[in-house]
Amino acid sequence: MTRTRPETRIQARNRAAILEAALDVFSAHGFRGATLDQIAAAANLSKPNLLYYFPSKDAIHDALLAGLLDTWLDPLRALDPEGEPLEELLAYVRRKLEMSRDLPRESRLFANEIVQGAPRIHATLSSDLKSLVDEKARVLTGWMAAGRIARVHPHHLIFSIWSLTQHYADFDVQVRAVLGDEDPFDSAPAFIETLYRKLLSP
Amino acid sequence: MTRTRPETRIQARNRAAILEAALDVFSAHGFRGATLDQIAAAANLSKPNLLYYFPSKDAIHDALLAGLLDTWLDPLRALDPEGEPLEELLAYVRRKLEMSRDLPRESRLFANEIVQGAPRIHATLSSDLKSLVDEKARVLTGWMAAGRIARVHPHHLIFSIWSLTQHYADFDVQVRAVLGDEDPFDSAPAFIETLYRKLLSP
DNA sequence: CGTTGCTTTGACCTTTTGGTCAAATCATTC
DNA sequence: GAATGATTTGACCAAAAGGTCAAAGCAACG
Repeated sequence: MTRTRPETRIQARNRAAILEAALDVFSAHGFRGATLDQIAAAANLSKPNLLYYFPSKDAIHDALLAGLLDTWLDPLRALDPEGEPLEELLAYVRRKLEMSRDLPRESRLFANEIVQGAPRIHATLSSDLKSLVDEKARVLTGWMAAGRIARVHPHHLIFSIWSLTQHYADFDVQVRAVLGDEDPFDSAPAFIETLYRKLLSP
Repeated sequence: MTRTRPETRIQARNRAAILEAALDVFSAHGFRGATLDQIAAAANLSKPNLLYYFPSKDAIHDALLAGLLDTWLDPLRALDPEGEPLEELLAYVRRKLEMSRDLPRESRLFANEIVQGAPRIHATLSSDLKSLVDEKARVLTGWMAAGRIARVHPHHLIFSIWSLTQHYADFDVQVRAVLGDEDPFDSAPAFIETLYRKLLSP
């Protein structure tokens, strides 16, 4: 029986600082490209101190990914089968685009992980993610069968939303290099909304 | 005056083997995640032998990126201002999707680079890439002004093609985890073609 | 205000990794 | 087939990086 002591104020503050710093560093350099020294420096802690709060580099990364996956899928979970189809989908798209704008580091953390073959979350993808997407794909199929939105491949429809919205976070430098001064988030929402209105009008 | 000796057969073979091996390793693990030992092993060479052909890890990576950037942008260059607008755009989309299917490692090499802020090719993006995209955006704008395709933001239109097509290479594991047995490249082309037909019909 | 347990750190260890070098081997050409 | 230059390698090096540990510093509570 190990007694679980309550978390002290210092622990709460330092753990939060570490995760914040780690998100910065991991999202910018990938898992292998990030170093404990960088993370410790960004969190204003010494390296041994950092390792007092998390047992290893992997543990920090895992904690981040686990905590984020839920947040990341919330917008899709919120897609309401009882709602007005087109509005539900546009709301989902909007929410995803807001996340790309407001949480780009989180998006890039996932992008790094997935591009490199998702070594750490492959199992989660094939179980949790797949079943969530399958469930929502059935909702979409129902809407299509009822003639409430146009008939398209439901899974690819979802992929298209992911790719179009996350592109603005993951490929931010490229987008901005091409766009120059124009802020992508000024013009992207209208473009993407138009796209889905045209695609999905029955 | 340094005399440039012609490349021997052995040199040609080994340099090619190294670049092939490096593409494998860099695209799978990112720059920092790849090691010279891995690349050397994949190329069937000893590490010092590898460094006889390329002076450093950076040099190998640079050689890959430089060689690939051109290939990567060829489909966009091929967009013909004199062609039939919708057909030109659909051909571009098709070509990009084929590249995702046939050259996924190349796509992931770029994805790794860009997600991490494009430290090595930032300058190229803001000069060469930007001017190519701007040029083609003007072509699109012309087509829109002439009423030959629907009016949408031309840059975002191009971004959408990049993101929709490259998603199938860069996020391959995720797509396959969600799709199960279905091959994404069986169903994606039809979905994407439909999408652009609906978006762009005047 | 001293004890207890939480927190922090300097010093250190080991492994990994990019890179060097001199010597050996191999190919080619005269 | 000897000489010349291209190719290959084992041994080695220094720096970076993940991680350990014992001791010191602090906070809080009785």
